[in-house]
Amino acid sequence: MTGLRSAPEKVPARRRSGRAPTIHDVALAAGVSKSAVSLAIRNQRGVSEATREHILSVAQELGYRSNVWARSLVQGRTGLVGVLLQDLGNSYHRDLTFGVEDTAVENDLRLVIAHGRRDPHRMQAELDSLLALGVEGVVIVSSWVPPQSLERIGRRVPLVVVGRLPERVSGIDTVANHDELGAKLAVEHLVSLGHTRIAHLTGSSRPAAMHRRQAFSEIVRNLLPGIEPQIEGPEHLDAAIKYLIFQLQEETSAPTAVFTQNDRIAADLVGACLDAGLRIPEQLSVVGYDNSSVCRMLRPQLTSVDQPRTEMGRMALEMLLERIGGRIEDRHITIAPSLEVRASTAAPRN
Amino acid sequence: MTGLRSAPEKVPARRRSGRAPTIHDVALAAGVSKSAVSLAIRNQRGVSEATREHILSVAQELGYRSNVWARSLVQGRTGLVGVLLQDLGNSYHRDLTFGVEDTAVENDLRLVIAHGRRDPHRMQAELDSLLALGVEGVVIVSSWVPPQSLERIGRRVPLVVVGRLPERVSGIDTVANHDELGAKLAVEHLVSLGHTRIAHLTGSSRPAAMHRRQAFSEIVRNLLPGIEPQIEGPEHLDAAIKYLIFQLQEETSAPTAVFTQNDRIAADLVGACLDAGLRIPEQLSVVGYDNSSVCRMLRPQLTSVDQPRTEMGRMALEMLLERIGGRIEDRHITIAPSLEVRASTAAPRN
DNA sequence: GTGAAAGCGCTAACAC
DNA sequence: GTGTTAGCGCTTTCAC
Repeated sequence: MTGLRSAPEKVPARRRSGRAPTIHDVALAAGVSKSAVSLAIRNQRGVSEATREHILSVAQELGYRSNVWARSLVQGRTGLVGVLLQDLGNSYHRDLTFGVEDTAVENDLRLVIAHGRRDPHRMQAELDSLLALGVEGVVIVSSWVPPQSLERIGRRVPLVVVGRLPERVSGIDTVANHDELGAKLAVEHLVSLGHTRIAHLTGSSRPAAMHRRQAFSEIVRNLLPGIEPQIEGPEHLDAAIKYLIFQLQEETSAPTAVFTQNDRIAADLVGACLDAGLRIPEQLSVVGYDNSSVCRMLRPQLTSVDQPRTEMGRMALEMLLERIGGRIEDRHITIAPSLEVRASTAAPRN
Repeated sequence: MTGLRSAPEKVPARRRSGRAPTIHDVALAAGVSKSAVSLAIRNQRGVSEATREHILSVAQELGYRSNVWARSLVQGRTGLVGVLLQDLGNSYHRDLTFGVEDTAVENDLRLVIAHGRRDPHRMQAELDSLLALGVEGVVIVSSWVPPQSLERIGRRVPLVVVGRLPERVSGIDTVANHDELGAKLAVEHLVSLGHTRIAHLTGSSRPAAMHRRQAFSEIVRNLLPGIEPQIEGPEHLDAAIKYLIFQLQEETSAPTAVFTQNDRIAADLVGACLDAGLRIPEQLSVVGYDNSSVCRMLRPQLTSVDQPRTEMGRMALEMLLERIGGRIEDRHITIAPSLEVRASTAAPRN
């Protein structure tokens, strides 16, 4: 192994014997110049058809693969786009990523996935990492990155955020779910079943959750004049669920339906109710948000607001492409959700 | 900005005015040589403390960030490792990735995540993509990549597969769950509750599933001599579930417990049973595999075999590092699972 | 249609 | 301690 480079000192130390062949090796083996090889492998004109075929077959034989880094260095672009996910292991994010991936592939871009692990520091680190890699644009699927970070990053590279931000950030684009419509669909559905005492159960006070909450309050005030919207939860989800169950067991004025901030919270609620011997939907109707895969796993199956995830991912990447292509003005789009009705909602108890 | 180099036409066209500053720009601005800057930013000795500080402050001011690609090109290494996940949106994969990430970060490696989308073609494409990026090693979390592909890739770059392969592949390392032990834990638990008619429900005939199935058969033969292991499912999961339910409703010899290949299948089974009016665990005990997040969402909560996922991810990356460090011989390790007992298992009906 | 030469941003060896 | 030089593997003029 090491014997190969006994003689000259000119061979760089790092050039191991089994090193990947370079364009130079191919040129040598094919008896042409480096540039001929370069043109051939990129399918550019400038070499005759015969030479190209010859070069390609030699390259194939040698197991040549072009070095992306070297190419990027000279071309000044990497062909990479990054997507930062707040949470792998989340089917909502998975489906979004499908849309992003497909659109990236269609446009000859390579997608690099980074994982924020629901940790703001990690998130920032991953973002830096993506930039260091030289991505030509970033899609962030999360509302957790602070506006000033977003603005800073947006100045360096095209940036699209999928999610509801606490405030408008200039220089970036956003794709968001239409929370007002989502709340409207859910509440209208419940009202049409005959519910009037509808509560909202939420697990956080982050902007995205706040927004969804406000949308709920507004639609309740519209649809059920005179009834004060009931909000349960922020910060102390477990306690809120316990309290809800207490009401259901003890008070005749308890809510007959709950619209939750997301499916995970809905699942927690449903589980706790069943544990307490309450029957769903007979004693309580529950509507989730996201229409994730758990909806069909639970019994009763969960009625949930569905977001066109793949489509949202696709839009995000398309907006990114527009930016990369030179668009200057910001775009903020909102996508309409729909309601998937299943077995967790029914007419209220008497 | 552009004024600095007004004179010659030598300025390459691609060098836009707003282009990121290079080591050269920093050197110019700081009044030192390129190498001084290089040393300073890499915190290497060879520059005086005073110069270093000066250089760093100038670099900071200019917003300089070193170009990873250029560095990699000359150093001959990228500092990148790749992980190919068969499925984002899977909490098992997420937890595994945690371990991989942590270990990568601890070793100054950057992790690039690729997504196979449960599609063999995509998987292969992503793998190629990772190699093209110049990763120094790959962790594949999937059993779906064909052995010959693995062998080919293993020759180019260190490779660790997390999962059960259909056959030994030389030149690569593997981390696998100890299926025999998992099956033993599950079946012993059921037997200790008094079950004797235990079935295995599986959704595929892939090697990984087959292996788990065989482990089940073996342990049943050991623990319950004279009783033939009952296998339900391969290929036609829905039909198998329907058949199981039919047995439970009509036949006194129906199984009293089912050990499933994974939690998702367990969830399907539990859901179908509940829909059919069967009670769990009173009429049927169910054991899942993976101890994923759904276990705690379902009612009854699911007893499941737990794999130390984060630990497995960590081991995978450590093995990769050993390889990168020069280990030649293959390592195949097996990790012991444990059993998480919840409410889906109980003594059999009479 | 082809080859030679310059240089992308950086590091590493070697003079100064 | 500091600057100079020669590449890393590739693309891209520009002569031939």
